Amino acid sequence: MTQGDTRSDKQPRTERGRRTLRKLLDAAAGEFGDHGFHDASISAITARAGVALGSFYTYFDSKDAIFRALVSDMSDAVKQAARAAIDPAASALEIERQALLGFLNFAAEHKEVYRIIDEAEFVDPANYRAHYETIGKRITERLATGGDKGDLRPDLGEVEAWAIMGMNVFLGLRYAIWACENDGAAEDVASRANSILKRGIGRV
Amino acid sequence: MTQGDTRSDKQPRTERGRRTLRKLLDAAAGEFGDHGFHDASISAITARAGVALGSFYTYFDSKDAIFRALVSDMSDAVKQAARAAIDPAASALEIERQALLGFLNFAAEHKEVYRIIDEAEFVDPANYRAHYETIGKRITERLATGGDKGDLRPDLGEVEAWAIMGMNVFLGLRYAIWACENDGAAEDVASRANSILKRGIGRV
Amino acid sequence: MTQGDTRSDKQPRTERGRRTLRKLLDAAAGEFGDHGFHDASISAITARAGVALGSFYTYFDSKDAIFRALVSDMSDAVKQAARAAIDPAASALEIERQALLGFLNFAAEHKEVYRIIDEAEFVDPANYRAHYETIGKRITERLATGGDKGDLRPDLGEVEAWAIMGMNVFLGLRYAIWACENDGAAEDVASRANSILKRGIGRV
Amino acid sequence: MTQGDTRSDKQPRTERGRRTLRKLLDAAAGEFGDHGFHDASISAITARAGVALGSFYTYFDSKDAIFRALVSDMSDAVKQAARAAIDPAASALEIERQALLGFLNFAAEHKEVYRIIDEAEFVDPANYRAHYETIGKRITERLATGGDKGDLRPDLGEVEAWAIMGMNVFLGLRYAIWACENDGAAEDVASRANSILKRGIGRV
DNA sequence: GATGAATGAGGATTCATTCAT
DNA sequence: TATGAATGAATCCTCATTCAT
Repeated sequence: MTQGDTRSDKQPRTERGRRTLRKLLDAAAGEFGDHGFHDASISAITARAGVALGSFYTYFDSKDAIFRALVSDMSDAVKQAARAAIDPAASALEIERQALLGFLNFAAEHKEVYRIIDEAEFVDPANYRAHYETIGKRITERLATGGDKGDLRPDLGEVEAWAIMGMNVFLGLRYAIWACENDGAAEDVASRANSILKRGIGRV
Repeated sequence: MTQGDTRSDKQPRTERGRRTLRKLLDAAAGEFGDHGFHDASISAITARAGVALGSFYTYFDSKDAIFRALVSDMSDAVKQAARAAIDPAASALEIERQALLGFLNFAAEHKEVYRIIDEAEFVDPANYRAHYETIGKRITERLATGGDKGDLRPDLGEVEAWAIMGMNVFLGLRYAIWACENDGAAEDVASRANSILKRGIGRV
Repeated sequence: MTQGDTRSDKQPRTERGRRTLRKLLDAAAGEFGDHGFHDASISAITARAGVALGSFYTYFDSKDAIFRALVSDMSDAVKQAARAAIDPAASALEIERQALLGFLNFAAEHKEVYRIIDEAEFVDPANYRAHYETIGKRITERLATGGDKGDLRPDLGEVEAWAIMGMNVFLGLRYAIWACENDGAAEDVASRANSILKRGIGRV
Repeated sequence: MTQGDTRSDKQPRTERGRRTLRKLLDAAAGEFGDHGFHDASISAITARAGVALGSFYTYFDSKDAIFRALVSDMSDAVKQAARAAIDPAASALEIERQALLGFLNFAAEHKEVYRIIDEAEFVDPANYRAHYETIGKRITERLATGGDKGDLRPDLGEVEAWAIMGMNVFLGLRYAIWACENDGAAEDVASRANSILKRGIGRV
């Protein structure tokens, strides 16, 4: 997790301070992920981080503030994971498949990220909305690029982007977060989803 | 909202009791919808319902209990809305279009339902999961039926069902809950989504 | 102490509630009087009142709120004590003597009142100012009445009223609150102060 | 404000140290004057002084300590202001008028001094009491001197001194600290108060 | 059934003070 | 001396739940 853009005015000025801040962010990710925002307590976070209770307020103004910082961080991390999974030279459909596969793998690895971003709908709605609108825009752009390249239909827009995003998020919920033994591999899930994009679901 | 099947163990025995119960459920839907589970208080619910604080516990064992009852109610309501929107005699693809359109219209009318079910992920995870698994199964069945009828590809399963469900939910979020002025009509959104199902997004 | 005009929206509706409210006010007067506003704690107040911590918030919104209520109460009590000590039929100078004597006796009996009102300068400045301005006006009126009756000079106004009020307050501080063994009786103090008003301090 | 006699045990040894100490005292006067003792924080004081938080404890043992140092300073300053306003060769009554006028002018110029000394009643009661007892003694002496000179009645003592002090303090509160547009000039206030001392308030 | 007062565990937050650099 | 991070006791306040009437 790298620190996001949303900075409080409480930047550490020493190396020691930077380490403490990082310990707090990591501990908070664990607590929020394990117990959710409301059942996580500052004292549990500081205990997990191994620092004194009061030290929390050296770096964050409130419980909300660290949650928001975390959502920003994780929102960035999700986007980077998707981007890192993509080969820009690939075809538009292949890019979508790679993006979904990257997301599935990332979600399986970082289940707490999924949970924290989801809970932002209630704790930090603005950031939650921004998260999905940003991703929605990015997919919209990819669709437009694919249309320009001739890979995709030329009339694709925001509606299609949100449809794809919803597909991806729910497949992540079902096959990464709630994964069970006899589920198919992430590759299979990504391929089947990609097949919808390629051919639809109508009879061949 | 009508009272669903998940009943607390505190059934009202008089007509007066039934009215109080109804007032509490409606008030709770409003409070949970407006403020979320944690920021809604029992006293706010009873105040909105116009009954005394203590009366709450005549009908529900706890704050969680009324939330769960509400989630059950609303889960049923969502499913009924989709079912009511469907013409069983239509083609499989048309049925999916109708289901999405029904959902979009329902969500726009009952935004608090969307919010409450979403928050169940954190407050009542079992119910949340059951809600989507039930819907997922129903869609899976529709896809199988469509395959049998020859309307759809014969190899569609749970993955495709969850992909469709995710599409629907996110289009509901974007175009019903977060609807803005210059968004297209629900019909347009449903048609574009249906077009993905019909043809995919590849070049014609 | 009777309850003042500054009412929160948390009026008790039962007799039991009225008793609890009274216990809290009395306990708060004791704690604020003994330890001052900042060193008094809600838990000490409720412990002294013999009620649970949470019960405090059934009747008051905050620590500030009960302090303000108390200041109002005590401000009223001080004014009533002065009024009760006065014989309206007496001469203007005699009335001033009686008012001071009444105040000295009241302050000696209720040292916590003196302290609480004084601390209001920092905790509830508006009420503090209102307290003294009200008393100042009342003295101004008495001086005007005395002037009309021919007992006093006709040119007395607010300045003289505040001068008299200051005299009284400081004599109360020195001879009621800080009283020590070999101080004269309250009657002597009141008489000597009255003598200033009657003749000034110039050589006879 | 100059540093008074009450020194903490932490004397600066360098010129730089002396400057830092001065900055802290000035900042503390501002913070305590603006927010009161309890709402002023060490970190606000050091921020205002432009020094690091930890530097505070190089010069003062505690928050109380700097407050006490300030009260001592200011108590001295008040007394010096009164003394400086007095012409010792004047008549006793004239001296009292000058003392009051000096105090009114000083209070108007240094409202924070008034507030800090007043709050000492709760934070540093010993110093508060000492402050007024010292002034009370000084006035008592002036009255005795006036009696000896034949300017004043020969039977004036502590009671009269405290009465005069109370007058002065309350006239300062009303016409210096709470001064408003249409109040008379300090000279008028001082003259009217002096007139009470000269003739009392009885009919001419 | 209805009422509303009483309860107290729980948690966020503050801030004076200490300490390592 | 100066710095600023670290500490943790202290306290206000919330609110789900219980209970007497």
